[in-house]
Amino acid sequence: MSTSFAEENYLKVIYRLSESTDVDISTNAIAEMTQTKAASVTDMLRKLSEKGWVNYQKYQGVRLTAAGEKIALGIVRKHRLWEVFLVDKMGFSWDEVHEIAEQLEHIESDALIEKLDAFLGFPSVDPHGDPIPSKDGKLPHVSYKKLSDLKINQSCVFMGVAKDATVFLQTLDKLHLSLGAKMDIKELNEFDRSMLISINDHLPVFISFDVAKNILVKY
Amino acid sequence: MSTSFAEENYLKVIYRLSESTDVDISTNAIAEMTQTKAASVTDMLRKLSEKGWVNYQKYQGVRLTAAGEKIALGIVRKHRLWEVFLVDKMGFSWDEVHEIAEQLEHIESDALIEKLDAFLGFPSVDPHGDPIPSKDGKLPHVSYKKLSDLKINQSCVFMGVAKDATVFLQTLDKLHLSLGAKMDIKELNEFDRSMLISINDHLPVFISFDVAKNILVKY
DNA sequence: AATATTTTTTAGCCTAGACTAAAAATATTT
DNA sequence: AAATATTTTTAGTCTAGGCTAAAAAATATT
Repeated sequence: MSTSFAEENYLKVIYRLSESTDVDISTNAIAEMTQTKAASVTDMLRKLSEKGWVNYQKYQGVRLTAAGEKIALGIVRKHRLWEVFLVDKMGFSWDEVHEIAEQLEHIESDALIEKLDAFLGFPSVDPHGDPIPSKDGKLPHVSYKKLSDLKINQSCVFMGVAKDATVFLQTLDKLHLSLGAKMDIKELNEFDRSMLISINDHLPVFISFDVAKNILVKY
Repeated sequence: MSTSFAEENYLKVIYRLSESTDVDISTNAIAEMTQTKAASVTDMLRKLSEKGWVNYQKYQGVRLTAAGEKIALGIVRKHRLWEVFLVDKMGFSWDEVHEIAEQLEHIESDALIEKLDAFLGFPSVDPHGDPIPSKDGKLPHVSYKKLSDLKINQSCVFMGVAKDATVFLQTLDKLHLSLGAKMDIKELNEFDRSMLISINDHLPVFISFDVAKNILVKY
């Protein structure tokens, strides 16, 4: 069964929302992500449910079926591979690629995406540190910590971001913070939960809680 | 003013049809190319006309305005650049790329297409020998001859194809005929207008009129 | 010149995917 | 537990872009 542009977007959004929670996804949450109205979402959920891609009970929220998740993972795979292409080959910076990848992710050609994967050297993560699903829909389960959860004097490595809004990514650029950077927590202000961090052993810089909670690290 | 997927396709098709004739393009010709019905085409022509992209008089056929041609050239530019990408970088053969490029040509990002152009080394023709419009909509006017118009003992160079149907391109592959090949006309059969041609000084091969009239050459 | 054929347009209908406004269900306060 | 607020669904509309069938115009044939 083939999927329309709109259906693919809904499945992808439901997948993205499900990543960060175990509870069913609400109509409103989807409406906000897709920039539509709740009534439109309800219509689409009924349709996706009829096609067997989501489990949907009126008023109870929605979650992907195995079939739906497979489709969603395919879209996410394409999105992330195209992002690698845009950054590594086209020379875009990581804050410029999301919108373009939103379009490219709907290009329909299995042959193309496999060739692209090879051309890029079979990358395992996209430019924001998000893992790239394999061809058969397996996703290496990475579980990074939020920078904001660490304690003073801890050391860690910058592995990804929890949000890819342009302004957020540009903030990180200003701090010269890029994937793989070493970070040492020098100071922690209890009042506003801001931090002083030394990046790659340079002079410490100030990082607000709002920024820190969207920075994913391992240690 | 922004253009929908469908509008872009119509403008591109009208452009392609206009390339090979000076007369206005008929509703039926467009319907055949877009795989739709004449009634649907009429609707769309009225819409394109209102937007100022075509000159359209009921029953009299249609032609692009300067504004419409500019949009069409933009789509053609993207289509042909993506075809170069698919062949040169992804390793597709020239008969596999048309359908994928039909999708990629609608990706909307000026920055991307300029970066892609540079990445490909600013190619002037696509894998079928068709010229690539420049960023500002200039198209190097190439005027090649059809192989079928040549005389016996003439020599020429294979520069492009007048049709990019998969089966046709695969036929050329079987003859080991690729862009830039030298061709010598050894025999001409008046009855069915077929030819015997030596390609790059190899043993002569048989070429039917149907094939020869779609092969573009210079001499 | 009249008739027949082909092409194009009109009129009316359909589906996908959005919307608004009102109704119904669920959740939260008091 | 009742009242209020919030969320979600229903009902009815709208637009883009298709479709069919019938009408009208253009073209071809006798």
